[in-house]
Amino acid sequence: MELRLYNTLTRSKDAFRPLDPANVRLYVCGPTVYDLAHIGNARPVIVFDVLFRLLRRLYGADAVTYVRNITDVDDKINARAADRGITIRDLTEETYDWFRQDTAALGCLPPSVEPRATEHIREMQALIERLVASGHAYVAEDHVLFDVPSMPDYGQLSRRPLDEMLNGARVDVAPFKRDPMDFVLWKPSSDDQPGWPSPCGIETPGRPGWHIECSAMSWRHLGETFDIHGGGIDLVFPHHENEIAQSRCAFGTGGMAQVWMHNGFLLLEGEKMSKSLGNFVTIRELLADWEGEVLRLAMLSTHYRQPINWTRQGIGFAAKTLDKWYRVVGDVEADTGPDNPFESEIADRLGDDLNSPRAITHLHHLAEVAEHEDTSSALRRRFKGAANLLGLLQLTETQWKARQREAIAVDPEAIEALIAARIAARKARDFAAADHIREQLAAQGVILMDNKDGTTSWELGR
RNA sequence: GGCCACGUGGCGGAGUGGUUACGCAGAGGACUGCAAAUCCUUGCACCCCGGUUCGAUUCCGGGCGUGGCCUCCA
Repeated sequence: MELRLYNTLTRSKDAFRPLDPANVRLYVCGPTVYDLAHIGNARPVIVFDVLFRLLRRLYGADAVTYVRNITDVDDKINARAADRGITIRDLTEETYDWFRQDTAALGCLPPSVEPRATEHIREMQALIERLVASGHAYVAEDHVLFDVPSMPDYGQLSRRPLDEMLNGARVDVAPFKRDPMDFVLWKPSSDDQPGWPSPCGIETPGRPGWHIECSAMSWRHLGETFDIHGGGIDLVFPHHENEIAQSRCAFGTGGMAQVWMHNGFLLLEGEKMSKSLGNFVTIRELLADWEGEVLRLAMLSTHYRQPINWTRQGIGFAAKTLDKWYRVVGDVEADTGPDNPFESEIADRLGDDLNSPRAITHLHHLAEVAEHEDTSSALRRRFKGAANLLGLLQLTETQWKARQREAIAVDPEAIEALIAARIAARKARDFAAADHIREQLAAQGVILMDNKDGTTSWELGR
């Protein structure tokens, strides 16, 4: 099959050709670890996890390197640590730990490498030295600044020609900048700020600017050029534009990543998520009420480049769909073999610029096929294997139901007692009493499934 | 102000120059003591105005609306 990806750089959907099929390299901007991740942060994590899974299937699990960085040096981190009266290290460790738990609960595979900015200061300094030496950066008042006019074709990703860039811009221009567009590569630190020995002969300790860390970490773990760089659409400018400037000018290459992919924004119940509106929702809060796969399916129901409106209703739809699919697969093992035709069919749909909604539509179809045409369990195993490409149906039906029951904290013994009483009532043909028990349980969200002889099973309604 | 996306049936959400998307919800029916699940049948659409075309929801232009970036926010 052919993988086609929309490339922000070319504004078109192009066939993907890795630089080296034996080592396909993907870099995605990871979190700044100062607070719990919110549902908007979850979008790139889930989207690029699907891409990672697809690439692994196409090129082999050992032939894909996925790097997602941890930004653990940032002024927001300093401020938060001070607010909470804890050390920066404690704050970043704690936050990173939360992030790891949240993304695991969302069914995301760990990236191949999760580099931390603070462990790559040396690479950043090396890059900065190179940029100064090659005339693309300069030192001013203990800062090192990137000299934007030194790169004539700066602005190709965001398509902002240099001369138009300043129109309406509301940037406060530091007096030591040669050009208002110049951005910080390194800045001096005061005694209460984290600092490292500065490059370029600057005597004051300092810390890196935001953009340089991604150039440094992608260089170290993926090389001077690589295949795909991903992130949220809000990072196109200035962050990714500046990464490109740094890496290209430092290495003298024509490009940094071949393909630039950007996920769309997330709205919460139709509104922008912000602390001032009070509608800030963390992944952790959602996981308290919903299984990770539910959130994952809800997220993948919209194409990654479209804006997504995250709603309670959408989560409910996803939950109901998964209940149905788990009923179909039961407790069979997934068929994850390379010749699983269902998996190929899902891969084909994902191969069209990660069209997860079409893949999900096809899963509905496959579920039907598996449910009705299965003579052994082969089709159900294939269906489950196909869902695996989206990171769905990772559990068995038994585990799925058990988790729901845990989440709602119903008392199974009390339910069993009521079921027994109801069976007795039905045998005595006291249907009024039987219906009363059904309603009583329904009020707690418990739905009973009957046959002629009794109650075969129960589950939680959505 | 500058740049850029998007606007599909009750809801969510793909796609296409002419043929059913799909899912949820709704309606009718089968099954059931009643339900649930399942199955069958079924109604509902392409923001507005021009243009290109035999024909546009799909291409082009304009308008309106929503959102993003230009402020180290995914």
